[in-house]
Amino acid sequence: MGERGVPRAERRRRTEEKILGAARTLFAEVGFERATIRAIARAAGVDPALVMQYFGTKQELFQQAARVTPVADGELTAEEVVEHVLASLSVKMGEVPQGSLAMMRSMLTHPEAAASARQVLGEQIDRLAAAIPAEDARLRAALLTTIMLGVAVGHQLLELDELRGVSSDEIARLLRPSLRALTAEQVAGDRTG
Amino acid sequence: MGERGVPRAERRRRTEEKILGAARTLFAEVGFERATIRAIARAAGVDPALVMQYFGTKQELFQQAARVTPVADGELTAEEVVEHVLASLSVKMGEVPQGSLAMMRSMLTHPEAAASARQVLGEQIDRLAAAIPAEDARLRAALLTTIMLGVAVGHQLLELDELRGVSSDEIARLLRPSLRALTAEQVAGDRTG
DNA sequence: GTCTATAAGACGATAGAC
DNA sequence: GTCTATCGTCTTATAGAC
Repeated sequence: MGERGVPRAERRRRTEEKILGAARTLFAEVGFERATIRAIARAAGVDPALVMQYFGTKQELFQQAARVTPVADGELTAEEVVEHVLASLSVKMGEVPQGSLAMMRSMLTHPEAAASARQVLGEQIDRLAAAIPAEDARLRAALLTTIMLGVAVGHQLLELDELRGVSSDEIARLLRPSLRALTAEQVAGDRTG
Repeated sequence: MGERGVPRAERRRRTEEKILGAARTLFAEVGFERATIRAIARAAGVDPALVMQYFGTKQELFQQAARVTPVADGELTAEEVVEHVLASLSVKMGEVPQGSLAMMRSMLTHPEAAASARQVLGEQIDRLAAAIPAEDARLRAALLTTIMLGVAVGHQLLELDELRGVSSDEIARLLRPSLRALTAEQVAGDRTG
């Protein structure tokens, strides 16, 4: 076709990227087990054997496709934590990185994806805990993280009717007080009983 | 063995229950695709062909194993909703029905499980929305539901370190203000900007 | 009624032609 | 470098022996 003059290394890179894109899409849509090498190759418009040639094994292809880019950030105050978590929701709601979706889709059934999810979530918990002024900061950070995970699962993967077409801003607005309740310092003597 | 005198219908029922128990356990542990008929039969101590003889297809076995028993309840006030949701968490944290776990484990990768999950979650959203005095009650109910889903996933399925060994009471205590924030009537003029 | 044997097909992965 | 052909292994499901 019109690909003359393109260096081989560049062509190879483009083909790899095309395969990775198809892999991300399919892993995100149906998960690790149901996304077959054959279907990924078909979606990418290449030969199935080429996929194996490039990536070795299906697991390695998954690792590269579902690689999640961690958002490094410095130290935050408790209030900034809430806004930061909500912003990450906005990212998740709008243009979700398909690699993250691929990992989330497979995390309950594919052991490697589960391990990867535990690591990513654990890192987020660490960052949040560092900014929460409470003795049980890690537990609170874990609940914050699972809350956002649940909302993302319900919206992006299960596609619940009630969350379809709702703007991330509105969800953020409704969720903000709930998140603040978890990051705010507890008043002594709050217990009833 | 010592089973003489037991009517055939009764023996059949016991074998079915043994198979269903093994199916629930395996579906909950590894999900629909990775839980094979062979492994389920092995765990139940029966022949794989017997499982097919009794249940017809793997999908039908899954449907019976992952059937979730809906907790019917009457009308509640907004405050009762919070306690009710938290109580369902206690149920989920302590002795979780394995059928529910089986459905949750497979809901992201098995289409039938996803449909079942949408229905169960939708029914809970309906019940909660009826008790929330707000215009956007359904959206708030959906967020409440996904929050609990996320906590259950993080604790029961991903087994996050930070949630291991934490009593459901403590989680409920930390989560209560967050849930109240979603069910409480919003003060007019709360918007900033 | 229960199990043996096998059908029928999909999969990941590999070897070798071009 | 890319594709054809196929291997070996797994699966669900079925047919028939006992």
